[in-house]
Amino acid sequence: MRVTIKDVARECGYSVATVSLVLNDKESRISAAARAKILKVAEEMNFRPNRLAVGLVTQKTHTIGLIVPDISNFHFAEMCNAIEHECRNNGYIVLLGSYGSSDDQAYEYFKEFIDKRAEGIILAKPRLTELTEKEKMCFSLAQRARVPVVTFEEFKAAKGVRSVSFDFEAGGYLATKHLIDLGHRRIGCITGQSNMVSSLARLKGYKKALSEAGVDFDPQLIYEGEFTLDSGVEALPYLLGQNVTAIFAFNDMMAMGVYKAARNYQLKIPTDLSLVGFDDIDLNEILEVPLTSVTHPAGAMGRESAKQVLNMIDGGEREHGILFHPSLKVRGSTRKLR
Amino acid sequence: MRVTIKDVARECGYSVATVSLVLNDKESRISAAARAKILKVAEEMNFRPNRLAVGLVTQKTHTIGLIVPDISNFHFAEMCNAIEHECRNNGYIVLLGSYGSSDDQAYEYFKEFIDKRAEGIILAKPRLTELTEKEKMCFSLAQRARVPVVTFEEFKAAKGVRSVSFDFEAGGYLATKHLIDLGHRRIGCITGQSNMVSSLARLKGYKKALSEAGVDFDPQLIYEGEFTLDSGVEALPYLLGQNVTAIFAFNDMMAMGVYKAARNYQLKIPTDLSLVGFDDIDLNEILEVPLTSVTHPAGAMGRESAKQVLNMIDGGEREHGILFHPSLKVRGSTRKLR
DNA sequence: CGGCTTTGATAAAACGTTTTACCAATATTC
DNA sequence: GAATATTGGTAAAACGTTTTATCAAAGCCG
Repeated sequence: MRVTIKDVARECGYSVATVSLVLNDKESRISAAARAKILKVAEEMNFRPNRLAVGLVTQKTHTIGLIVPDISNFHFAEMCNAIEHECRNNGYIVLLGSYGSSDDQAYEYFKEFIDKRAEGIILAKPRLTELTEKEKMCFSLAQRARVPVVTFEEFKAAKGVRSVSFDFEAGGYLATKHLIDLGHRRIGCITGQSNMVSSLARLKGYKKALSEAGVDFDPQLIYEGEFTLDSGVEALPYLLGQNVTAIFAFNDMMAMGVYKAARNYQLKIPTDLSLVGFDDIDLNEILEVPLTSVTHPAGAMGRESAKQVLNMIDGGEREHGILFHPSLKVRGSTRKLR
Repeated sequence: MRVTIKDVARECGYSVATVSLVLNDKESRISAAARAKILKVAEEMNFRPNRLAVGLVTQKTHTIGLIVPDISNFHFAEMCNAIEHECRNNGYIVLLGSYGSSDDQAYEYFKEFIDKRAEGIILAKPRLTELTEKEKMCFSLAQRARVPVVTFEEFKAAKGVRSVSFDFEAGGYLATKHLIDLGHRRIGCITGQSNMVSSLARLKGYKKALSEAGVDFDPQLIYEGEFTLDSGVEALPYLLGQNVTAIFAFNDMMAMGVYKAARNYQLKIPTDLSLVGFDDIDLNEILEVPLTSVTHPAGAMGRESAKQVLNMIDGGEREHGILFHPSLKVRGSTRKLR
């Protein structure tokens, strides 16, 4: 049913080798006549090479694997988009894996993508504190197969893998410092899961800013969320109970939750409560009270990740990776105390 | 470097055939001893089969191709997420293509995915009015290769392809009817590109509702947007110039643009202007003035698309496809006139 | 013990390409 | 006109699997 190179060869009376040579434009001594005829027949027959076969022999698939926790999440959607674009522009196609809440699934994809001969892998897996056995196994698998790996938003993962990461600590510091400068002292925190490196780092920045200002750290002001809207909704009543005058949410989604909950409590932001988010999603500008937030450039970081894998595929040496830095976008949701 | 089935065979002293049989758990008469040893050795050596080779011989790749205009768009992000999940749960992996504003690119992906032996394709390409040559070529390519295709949000594309579509006309009707019922007569419309079937359908619904209420259609009230935030921002001043009392935006993003612009004009929604959106994205509930919107269930539709391809891959017959229906979520952005 | 089954395993073809080494025919040189 | 170089093209191996038909050895029967 599908037309193969053999069909083309038979049809135009040349050998398979000749057809392949011509179609791939290899330098070789094939007469102009043969060349023309082959090109014409291949076109007419609508011949398309089987990439599996090509990949098998050339060891090149022009495919990279992309593993993210959740594509429908703003941050990762942006990131995926940038990666997809960068790859496309370099002739690469992306295999997508979204593992949701199943940590194991991430590594199933990892293995599967290697089996499918992806030439590189971008892994966006907020790492828990230590590398598990499974993780080690995957990295060593990749290493033995010489498949370059880029970890997204991790400071370091394993040797031989580059990481495109982000200075979450500086972000936490910036947000907190801003609130302190505005006179706030009781600053609530809505964190992410406590075993997540990126959440811990933000918290470290928060503590650092406090301590610089001579404010004691109060664990009562910390609410552990899960980066979801609902976490923000639930955090607000608790933190109000702690008499906070400001809240630093570890991502914008949770800040949105605070907005939403605040309406129920007749609370005005920023009059009654200052609020800082993290990620600086586009949405922030559209809100009635635009959200002050820490920038976290998903697109740029995604693009960079893609560049890094592609570069490694091209033979670039394994380096240390690259670190992105945050800045603070001050908008209407924060205000001088009193 | 990578361990192949030959390596395993050599290592444990059996033939490649035997190893393959055991590893794939084929019913065949292999001694328990051999079986045990092979399993053990394969495990120890960390053997993983090359999927390209497997695909070449079995003609199965357990891969489907997904083509969307823009992953970072809420609607498609939701859709992709659902598809990815459904596929994963059925042992399929997705190849992702996002073609942005380049129509041609969509078909480049289409061909590329077929070449890569995707077993099915989901194409989310808001079709312009007529099928182009290229499109026809792609569909016939898929047909000859017996690769099932599902078009997303198209009423029909070509024979042999199922479509998962949405009744945009009913959506347009619902939104408009609602505004009319509230007493509005001069209702502005922010449409999508005028050659897009789905935009035309919404418009048809709009006109139908008007005519049922005996209101004359006024082309001056139509502003052609591009489904972007900025389109909404730009549309507002124009429509205000036409003295509208309500606006129906063909998607929520453009409605957000109206919100944003309204702030600059000191306009209160819904006091001074009623606003209805389309898509009913999660965000709508979070807004200070929650947006009344027409539901458009991206997740459910994505899941259904995946089910349809998977079913066709399993030998299910080509049917007519399936049509999703809208409903109206009334929230705070619309209000009785005067 | 000779023929027939059963058991356990394998050789080899196939999937659709790329690529290298080689070959036959023609042209060139002296 | 023989030796040599050039031209145009191809055969065949390789990539890493799956699968079918076949084979050798062992077991069974009378």
